[in-house]
Amino acid sequence: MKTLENEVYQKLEADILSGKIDKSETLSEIKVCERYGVSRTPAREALLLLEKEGLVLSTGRGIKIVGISDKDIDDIYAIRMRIEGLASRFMAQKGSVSDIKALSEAVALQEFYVSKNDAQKLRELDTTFHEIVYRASGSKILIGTLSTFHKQICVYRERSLVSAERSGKSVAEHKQILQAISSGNGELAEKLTYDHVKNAYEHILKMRKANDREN
Amino acid sequence: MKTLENEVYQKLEADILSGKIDKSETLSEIKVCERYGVSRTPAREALLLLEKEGLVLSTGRGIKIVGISDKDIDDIYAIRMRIEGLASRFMAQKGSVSDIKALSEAVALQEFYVSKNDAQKLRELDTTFHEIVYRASGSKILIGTLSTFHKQICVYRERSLVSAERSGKSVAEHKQILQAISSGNGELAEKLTYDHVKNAYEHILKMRKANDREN
DNA sequence: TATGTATACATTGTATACAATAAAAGGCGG
DNA sequence: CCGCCTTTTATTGTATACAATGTATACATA
Repeated sequence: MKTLENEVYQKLEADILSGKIDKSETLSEIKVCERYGVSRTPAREALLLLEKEGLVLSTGRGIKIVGISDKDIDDIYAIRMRIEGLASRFMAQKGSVSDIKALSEAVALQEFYVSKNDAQKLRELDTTFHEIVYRASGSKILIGTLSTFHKQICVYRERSLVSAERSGKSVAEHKQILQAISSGNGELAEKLTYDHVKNAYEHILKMRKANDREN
Repeated sequence: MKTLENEVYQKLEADILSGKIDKSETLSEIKVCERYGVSRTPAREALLLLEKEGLVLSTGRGIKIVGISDKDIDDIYAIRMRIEGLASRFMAQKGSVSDIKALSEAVALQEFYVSKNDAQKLRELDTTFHEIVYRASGSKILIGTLSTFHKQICVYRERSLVSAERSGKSVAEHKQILQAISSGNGELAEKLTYDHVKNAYEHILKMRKANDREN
């Protein structure tokens, strides 16, 4: 089923997560058809997947956009703090040489772009780093769970901008995690990843507060 | 979209998880149509959801049944050990009086059926107990994640039978968790839930070993 | 005015026809 | 006999017609 690569699904999801479609709006299958120029079947399938993901809610009379709230972000981070390290641990225990090489290259690139202060590239590489760890964990369950979360917070992060200060620290943390993984120290890799996610979350909280003061 | 209540989806999922459909079998949309007496549209939607869940894999030439492996069970328990307690913690912090009442009734019933040695009812009530905690956690993200896991291990548990010994202990653990929750002690509720999941997992490992010796 | 009921309408659910695709089979020249 | 190209065939992807559903509205009646 290529439908998981369903273009409508991906576009609509991105549009919801990025706020391009306002949450006050009420969708319908037909509206989705018109918006993306397809017939009802692919539109329906996109909506079905989004509903399973909890991003929309079908009420029988139109489709409500639910999206991801600040509370959801809090919850996702609470969960990630507890399980993201599991992926690092698994990778440390069973990761292949090529996996570790790929991760080490990602970190090297990150260090380069930190020096260049290229926020865009750094965001991309952050995704790359975590995605490599997920895949290399060898756990279908973790990959599914963490990838979904990552997708959902990714767009949020773009909105909350990324400070140069946090970027630098984040990369330094990645480097530590990489070292723990490549030396096969699963215990340490898990602990360091917990710290990493926690720091990222605390940074988000700080930014949120700053934003609140603005408004 | 009532399609999340899609009968084909639920039946096919149950048939895959219970092993009623063998993993060696290769499905196709048409086969699903014939099996459940529906047209391609609902069959497709069922397969789509199952693929997102990772239970089947579309190869372009037929649909492979992936199901849940022992390794997946291991991973799910590793994750549950780390986050199931989060739901208990949230419920302890924010659960309504009626939630706590419902949970306390579930535990009372469990104690009754332990004395009656009714394994069937005990399995049902175990599901009830955990589902109440999930909902009362007030976290859409946790509900989605944990419910999916619970569904996936539920059928597995049925196959591995439930020993009377473990049932009794499990209910005792539930009672402790309930007490922590109703006294608002989130910290303790999380810790006790960790222990509970860990004990359940260790029991599964023991049963698995016993099974292996048989074969 | 309040309430019950019929009806119209918007929306979703299902079936099916047709198009696109990609793997397997078969044939042809080397 | 082997490799390449064509043809076939199984399967999925998309569009659309029609059925079912449920909600709002208007109207009749108490």
